[in-house]
Amino acid sequence: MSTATELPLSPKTKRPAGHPCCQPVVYPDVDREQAARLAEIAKALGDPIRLQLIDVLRKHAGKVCVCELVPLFDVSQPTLSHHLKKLRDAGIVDSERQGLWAFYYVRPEAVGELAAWLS
Amino acid sequence: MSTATELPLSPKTKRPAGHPCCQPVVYPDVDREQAARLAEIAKALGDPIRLQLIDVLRKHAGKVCVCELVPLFDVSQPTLSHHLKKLRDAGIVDSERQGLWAFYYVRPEAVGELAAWLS
DNA sequence: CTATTAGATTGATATTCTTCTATTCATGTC
DNA sequence: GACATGAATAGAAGAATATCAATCTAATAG
Repeated sequence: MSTATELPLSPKTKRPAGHPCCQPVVYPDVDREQAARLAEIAKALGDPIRLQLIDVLRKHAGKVCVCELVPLFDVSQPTLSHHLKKLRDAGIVDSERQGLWAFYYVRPEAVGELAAWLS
Repeated sequence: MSTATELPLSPKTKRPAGHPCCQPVVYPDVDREQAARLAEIAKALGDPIRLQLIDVLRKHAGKVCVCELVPLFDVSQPTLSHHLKKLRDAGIVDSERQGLWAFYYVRPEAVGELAAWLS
């Protein structure tokens, strides 16, 4: 941030009175922690496949078997599994095992956090 | 997708009647294009700095000078410029030049797109 | 014209992400 | 027990990201 010449940097450019740069400063309303959490959720939704996954899971109120999700997308089973893990890590979905099958469902609170901030 | 043995894959595992995997298939409600657009917006919001930037810009209804934004974050000016560009590329903000200064403002439609889908 | 300033761009680096194949794990079936 | 199956994990390759220092551009001040 500091140059080699180390000026006192007082005068700077003269700004016209009433210039927005001279008006009271703006501050973020969400703190770093909240921002980090909200960004984590948004990031998890920031992939077309994951977004469609959430779309499917939300429309289908109950729990959906992974074996139904895999054929909906043009990616391999491990790749889809990876995406589901990302969503799980972000707290957006949770899963449940029943024998051989795994069922995923949306945790509405997480989606709600982001929705609340957006509105 | 296809193994070397190329089975007819008819029998598979016997699923109990009424098992979710045998129920009518679920489909995504948003098409690929919509999903790509929504994911693009979510991705742009998926960084703490960018999310806080949007927070500031939204709270401050008018246009905010970059010179006010830079000191709010612990990153260099080029880095912040990069984040602003990402938001601009995603259509979430737009900017306007006034002499030496650049002013950024939120495009509510873009944020609204995602908010609408989330609710 | 020269110096300064606000902001954008370039180029480099380290990290993270997406995707695949191959494998493992757990649970079924025979 | 031997084999099959659904899902998760490991490992690797390539693309994309975040960040910074340095530079460039356009506008203003003197």
